[in-house]
Amino acid sequence: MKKEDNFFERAYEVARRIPYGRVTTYGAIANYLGAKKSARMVGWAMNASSKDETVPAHRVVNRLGVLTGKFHFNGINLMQQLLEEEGIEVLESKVVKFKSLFWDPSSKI
DNA sequence: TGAATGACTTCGG
DNA sequence: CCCGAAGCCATTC
Repeated sequence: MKKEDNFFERAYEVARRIPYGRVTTYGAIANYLGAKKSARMVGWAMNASSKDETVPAHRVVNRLGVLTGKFHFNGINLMQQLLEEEGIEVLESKVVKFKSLFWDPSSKI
């Protein structure tokens, strides 16, 4: 593996750019990368980034604001816990004010 | 090389 | 927003 982690690298960068207390979607990231159809790959990249603590994958959710990847975290509670730590209300594995907390990668911080 | 998998998205009902 | 099915792309075996 590792021809050129460009795809992952970008996904990581975007994830790191997510402001504190904000969240974004896989599709948004994928779109920002130039391939919104590759939203799944973003998730895949996040999976690989799971090892990298510098990548706040917990701030990345699906388009409904659901923590679909919580099961892939160290613990199912960890992802939600981290979000709540940042002041994000999470109910039933979903971001309550997701629409308000949503952050577009193309948008400037 | 081909088939299978996946932390998604979109469309139709 | 719930349900089922199809599509897309990159990685893996």
